[in-house]
This record gives sequence, C-alpha cells and structure tokens, in this order.
Amino acid sequence: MNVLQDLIDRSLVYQMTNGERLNDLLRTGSLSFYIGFDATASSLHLGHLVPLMVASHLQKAGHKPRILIGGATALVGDPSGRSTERTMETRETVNDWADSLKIQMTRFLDFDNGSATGAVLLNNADWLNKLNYINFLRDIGKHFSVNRMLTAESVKQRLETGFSFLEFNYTLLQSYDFLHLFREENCILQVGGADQWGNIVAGIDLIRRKESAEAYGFTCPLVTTSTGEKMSKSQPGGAIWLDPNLTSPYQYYQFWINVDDRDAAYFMKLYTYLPMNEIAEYEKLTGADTRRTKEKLAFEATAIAHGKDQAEKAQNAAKALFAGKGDQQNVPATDLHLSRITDGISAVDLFTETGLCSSRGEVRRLGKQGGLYIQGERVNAPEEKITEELLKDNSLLLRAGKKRYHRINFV
RNA sequence: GGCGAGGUUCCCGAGUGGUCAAAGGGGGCAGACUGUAAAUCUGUUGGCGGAUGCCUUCGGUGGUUCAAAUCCACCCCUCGCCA
Repeated sequence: MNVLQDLIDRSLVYQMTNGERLNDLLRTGSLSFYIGFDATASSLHLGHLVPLMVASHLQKAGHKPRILIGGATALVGDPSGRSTERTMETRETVNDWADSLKIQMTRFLDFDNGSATGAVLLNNADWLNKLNYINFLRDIGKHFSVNRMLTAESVKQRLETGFSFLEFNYTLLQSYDFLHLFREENCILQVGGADQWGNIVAGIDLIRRKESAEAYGFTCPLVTTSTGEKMSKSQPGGAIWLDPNLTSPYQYYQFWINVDDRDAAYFMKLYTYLPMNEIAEYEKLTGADTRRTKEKLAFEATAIAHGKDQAEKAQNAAKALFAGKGDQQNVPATDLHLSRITDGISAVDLFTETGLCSSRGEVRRLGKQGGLYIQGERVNAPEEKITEELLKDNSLLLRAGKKRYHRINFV
C-alpha cells in the first residue's frame, strides 16, 4: 500500500516537496512528522478536519504524528484579524484549550505512548518562549532573505492590506519549530494547510542550511464547498464544532446530510476512511440517489468525530423526523415541568426556551412567514397558549422552518 | 514623527443635524418548488412590547444642541505617501 498515493487520490494533497523521495521514505520506513494547530479556541472545527484526517492516515500507515499546538503564537495573538483588538490569551487559557483539543483529537489519532507510532502533543511555547532575541537573530534570522520572503505568495497578499513585523516573523518562528523538531525528535516531514506552504518550505530551507539535511513537506488543499464557502467557520447557522457541547452529534450529522450534491462523494474522500473503490460506487449515484451517498457520508463522519453510537442515534433521529420511521427517542429534546403547560405556555415561549429561535421577535417573524410547527401543524398565532390536548405521550415536537426540530418532554 | 484617507448594523458599502434601527448588495432565515440537494421566484433580516412606545447599535470618551451615525475636543486603531 502506498499512503502518499492514497492521500493524493483522496484529494488530500495540494503541494509537496520532492514527492518521489518522500514517497520512498513513506513506503519503506516509519517516519516522524508534524502538523501545527493554533490554539485559538477551546474546540476544533470543520476547518481543522482535513489536516487531522491526513495525520490519521499517515499514522495508520505506520508513521508517528506530532501535533504541535501553537501555544507561543497564540500567546502573541494572531494579527490577521480585522479592526477588532486582538485578545491576548493567558497562558492558562491556552493550556486549557490545548488540553481540550487533544481530547477531541483522540477520536482521530491514537495517543498511546506505549506505541511506537503513538501521537505526541507538543507546545511550541516550551522552546519559543526561551529564545533570546539577539541570539535568535544571529542564529536564525541571518538565514532568511527578506527579498525572498517578499516574493512569497502569502506575503504578497498581506502586502496589499498591510501587516506588522510580528506577523512577518511567523515564518521564522515556524521554521524554527521545524528545525527544533528535526533536531530533537527526528521529525523530517511537516504537513499543513495550503496557506502554510511558504512557512513549510522556509523551514525545509532552514534545516538544509543549519543541518545540511533534507526535510520534506506537503500541504492539504483549502477545502471549499461547491458554492465557494470555506469549510471553516462560516457555515449556515454558524461554525460546526467538534465539541459536542457546541455542535451536537445530531447537528453534526445534519450538516453532512445537507451538503451540496456536488460535494457528497468528494467529502467522502476527504472526511471518511471508506476505501476508494467503495467511494467510486457512490460516485455513480445521481439525482435523488445522491442522498444515499450523503447518508453514508453523514454516518461515517459522525462516527469518526463522535463515535459510532452517537452516529446511530443521530441517524435514527433523522429517520424518525424526515422519513417517518422509528421513534423520536433520539431527537434533540428538552425537559419541562408539566405545570408549565397546565399553567399555560405560548409557542413564543416554547420556541425561545428550546433555542430553536433566539428571540421572541424571531418567533413572531417565523410565525408570520408560516415557519412554525407544533406536532406537524402550522402555528398561526404563536402568542396563544398551547393546550394539553396537543400532547402526545407527554411530549411535543416543535419545528422551525423546514428542518430544525426539537422535542419537549413534559415531566 | 509629518501629511492625507478612513473606522457604520453578520460582511461589503451608502448616509454629513431631525423624515435613521440606518439605502443597496452579499450572506442568513422563511415560504413556494424539490430529494433534509441545487437553481429560481417571493418575503424577511437589532431587542422588548398590545402598541404611531421604550431600550441597544454607527471605533472610544467627553461636549454643543430641544435633537447627533452626522457638529466640536481629546484619544485608540487601520491604510497610503513622506521621514
């Protein structure tokens, strides 16, 4: 088996250095590689998934992943934000984040430190914070040609909008990370997002100069949907997180089910472990049959991120709601005291309390537009009290719009 | 440091004393059509509320005024040119 080829087939590789040599190394031995993630939130989101999947594939093929949390860079703050003041995170916060990110990553990577290929979590604050500025400049800085850096695509773009010296330094810091890991951990491969290409290559150059050794790198594509949306934070309804408290497994499943037809098989390659020949079968499906592809995609992707049992629950809920099969046991639900309904409660209250609508005004608006349903019946007067007769098995099924459901159990 | 241009609601962008919760576009949401898809058409898009009512919002803080996103002062930030 040939990991690199498999990754390429799955559209997980965008650019790479010395592919032939890298391919040989990956095929004939076990090597140590690293991927960097900036700890900028307590949870990973969809935009982080591709590099994680790549790391996972490489690990399964017998290579040792090192996950680098950019603790030092997060401490400084990413200057690429817009007009808002960047927030300086404390060390404690960043460490907490790193911990929760690691927990999420265990779904994708094996962190067993008894295993030769067990993934290792590292924080670049551990070495970057110790650096002495003058020494760093003399030692590392002298190897970087400003002229050359200015020609890098990533820099060119920033030159249009402007950026600070701090950000300009990121390349040096990241290159130093690679050099450090090369020296200390024998890490010879760096993988990153497409935007990391310049930094990766710079690191390889630095290693060549300092160590007269060859290191390798490749980037994953920046994945966009057919409609040109980035997979990161701006999905309809907000970001899709891997933290089940931020995005429930049910919502996660729904995200994949609702993917554009044109993306279904493509996402299967990227976000599941299904073998290529099986995916090829799904690719043949067209029209309404594409839904079967999406069902498989949603199930597999949810199983990877949240476990198989959660994926099954999400799938059952979806079937109950959209296909009318099975019970609604697994539909997202809220418990309310029975007295709430006997005391009299309006649809406005129910929809806001369950989070289906974020404000009372939104409920009224939705009502006016005909997007409110209780027990499958359109609600025309959301202000009116709900009567007990509507209850079925002491529960109500609310629906906002076409496909946002929530159950209320009265106890 | 000097000169110039800017910071507007989720984003872009209009608005230069009341008729502004703020044009237009994008995005989002809803309805119709469908396959929990796409495309299209229509509507909608700060919060509270029974309200022609109140509250919050136009970088920040103060001020002028019956009245400010719009005028004044100071401050912060971004971009450009110069040093």
